[in-house]
Amino acid sequence: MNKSKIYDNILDIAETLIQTQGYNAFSFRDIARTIGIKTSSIHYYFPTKAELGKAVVARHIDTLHAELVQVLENEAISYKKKINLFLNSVFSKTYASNRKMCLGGMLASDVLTLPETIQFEVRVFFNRIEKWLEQLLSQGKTKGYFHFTGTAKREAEFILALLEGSLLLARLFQNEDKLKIARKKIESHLF
Amino acid sequence: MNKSKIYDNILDIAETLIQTQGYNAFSFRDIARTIGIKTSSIHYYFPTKAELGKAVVARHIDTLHAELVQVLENEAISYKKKINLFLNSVFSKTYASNRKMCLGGMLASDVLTLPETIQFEVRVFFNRIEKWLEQLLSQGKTKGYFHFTGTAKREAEFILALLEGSLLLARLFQNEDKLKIARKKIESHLF
DNA sequence: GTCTATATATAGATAGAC
DNA sequence: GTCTATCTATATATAGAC
Repeated sequence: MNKSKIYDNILDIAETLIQTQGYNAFSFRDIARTIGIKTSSIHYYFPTKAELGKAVVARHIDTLHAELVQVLENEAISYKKKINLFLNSVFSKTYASNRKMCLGGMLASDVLTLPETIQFEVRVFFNRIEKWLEQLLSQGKTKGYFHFTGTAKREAEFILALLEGSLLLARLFQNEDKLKIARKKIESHLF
Repeated sequence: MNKSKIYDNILDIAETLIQTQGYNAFSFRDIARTIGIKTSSIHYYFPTKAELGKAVVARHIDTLHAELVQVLENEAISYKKKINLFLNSVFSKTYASNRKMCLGGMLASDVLTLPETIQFEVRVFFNRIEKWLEQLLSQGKTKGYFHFTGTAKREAEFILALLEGSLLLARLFQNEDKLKIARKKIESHLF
């Protein structure tokens, strides 16, 4: 059911804060100030920071995954286009807006300081994406659209790692060219 | 001159804490407790956290850079070996010990919350490494040892991004295989 | 150079009035 | 459901005794 507008609002702001500043740098205060409520009101919706964090990642996974599954299943979309849609989701969409890092990548760097429940979700995040990508690569290779060497799993791992690193450095230098370079490298690997 | 044993000790511990937990998750208290002194004693050596952080990165850059320059200039080392030594410095050495992330990579993810002086140092860190790598790749290509397409600069950017992403994910999943995959990818690009 | 004591700000969290 | 008030812990930082 509808979990109220404020509930979603809190999640939205928390998500943005994690993507820009990281888990340890954001506070209930930041969120409260932005919405115009008190921190105790946030505790009404999310008893602890750990639960808020977990909810942010869980929602993010669901949204992204639903999006990706639709792309994979749509036979009207070419394989080249599918890869491009994927890169857009994880890439330009996050970075282009306000120097956001990938949510999973940000939390991966905070991993040793995260509550275990959130650590778990972060791994789910990457497992899901990797699995999806592996499937796409595998299918595309069988059908003759992709031409990489090695397993689809390895290729998926490679692409994900390159993606995360490129986002990190593009953001640091505020240089979108670094994203383009990664994109081209990935494409030159597959086509 | 010798800046005293405690001075270095503080830097060592701060460096490790940043590489494992990030800039915002470490405190003077953590360091004080580890060494067995009071936080006010740390302020004697480093008036502010920003100055401590800056000193950590500056020292790290100097050490790593000196190491890399020696490798580049030593004509007794093959180009293949030079690349391997580089990957060892930035890679296995950091990760293998206690799930450390690359210092620069960790601070890159914290970048929007860092004091400007540290932001600046982080960019110096990557500029230095990239420049060094670009030189190595360029020389090696001219001499016929490397066979990549495109500019040495682009190739250096690619390698660095892949490196950072691989470290991040290898650490998250405590899976060193992810480092090996990146290594092989890089080698297959160059040889 | 290291300590105690303290200042000030902020964190996450809870109780209970409205 | 949102507030005020409060708790406890922790953060960075400074003053000044020893």
